[in-house]
Amino acid sequence: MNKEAIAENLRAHTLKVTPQRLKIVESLNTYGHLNIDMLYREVKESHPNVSLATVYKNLAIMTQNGLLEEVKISGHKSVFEVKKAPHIHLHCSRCGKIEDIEIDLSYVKAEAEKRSGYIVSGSEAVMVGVCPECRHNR
Amino acid sequence: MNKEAIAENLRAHTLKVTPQRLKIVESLNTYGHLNIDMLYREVKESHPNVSLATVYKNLAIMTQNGLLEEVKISGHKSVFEVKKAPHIHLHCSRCGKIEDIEIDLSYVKAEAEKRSGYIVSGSEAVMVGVCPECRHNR
DNA sequence: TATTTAAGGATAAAGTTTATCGTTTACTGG
DNA sequence: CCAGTAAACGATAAACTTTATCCTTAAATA
Ligand SMILES: [Mn+2]
Ligand SMILES: [Mn+2]
Ligand SMILES: [Zn+2]
Ligand SMILES: [Zn+2]
Repeated sequence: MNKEAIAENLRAHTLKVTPQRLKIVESLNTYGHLNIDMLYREVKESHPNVSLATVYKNLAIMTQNGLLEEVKISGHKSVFEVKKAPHIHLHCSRCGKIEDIEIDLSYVKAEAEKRSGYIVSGSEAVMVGVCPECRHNR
Repeated sequence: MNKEAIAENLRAHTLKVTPQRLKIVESLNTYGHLNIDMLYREVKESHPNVSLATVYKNLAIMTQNGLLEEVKISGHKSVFEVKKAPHIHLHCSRCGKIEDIEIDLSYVKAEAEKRSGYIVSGSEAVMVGVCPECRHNR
């Protein structure tokens, strides 16, 4: 995804297009899921005197506006990602890697609604385990 | 669940039985899911000069030892609960309530393993929505 | 009941997040 | 383009959260 497409996405969410924001979204496009410290380091590479507060403020507003999503991972700092089609997460407990996988949870949702009386509007799921690479390297 | 059963549970996890720990587990038995502030307030009621550090230390050690579990809820502080059979969570976005529901995720797990090559050892899932009470009261 | 050691309380230190405020920059409309 | 406006930025203080330290207290053991 190129800069102009990212800028489009920012404008679509009524956010001004700034170099810092472009870099945040670019980094997320490249790496998938990053926490605040990783993002701060990323942005600093191209904008050495960016303020940490800027990264905080941008993650907050971009998450509120639905451009980004926060993913809470047990035992780690939250990571952020660009919002995309619903999916669940795989978390490798060895190397810490986080992967997306599209598995349909509508059965779980339907079952939860039926048995609880809730009306469910969203869901988050994380499966924890060991990735193939970590398994092979001992 | 009575005090002696809780004490048993603590001993089973090689933890000394202290009044502060009893109160923490009692409160969790009563209310289900509580965050650190709620637990601090709870323990203070019966032990007015408990230190916040004691609550932190106990939640950490009891979670490490597998007596408690931490549940990360989007947009809120983590809540803790007494470890029990695997289950998923329902979170009401109106009143904040958190409920347990036992829904089998083995299909999701199997599918994730098959398609990713991971070996999955655990999972966490939260369904967000509106509970029946909140729905009825407008 | 004495001994040992984990746990508690008080509080300092460290770490994280948010608020403030003056300056800069992106956008708008002429 | 350019000027005006509001949003965003950087710097930094303040607030808030969590962990570490250290001395005292109390639970377990025999
Ligand atoms: Mn993802
Ligand atoms: Mn639960
Ligand atoms: Zn791995
Ligand atoms: Zn509700």
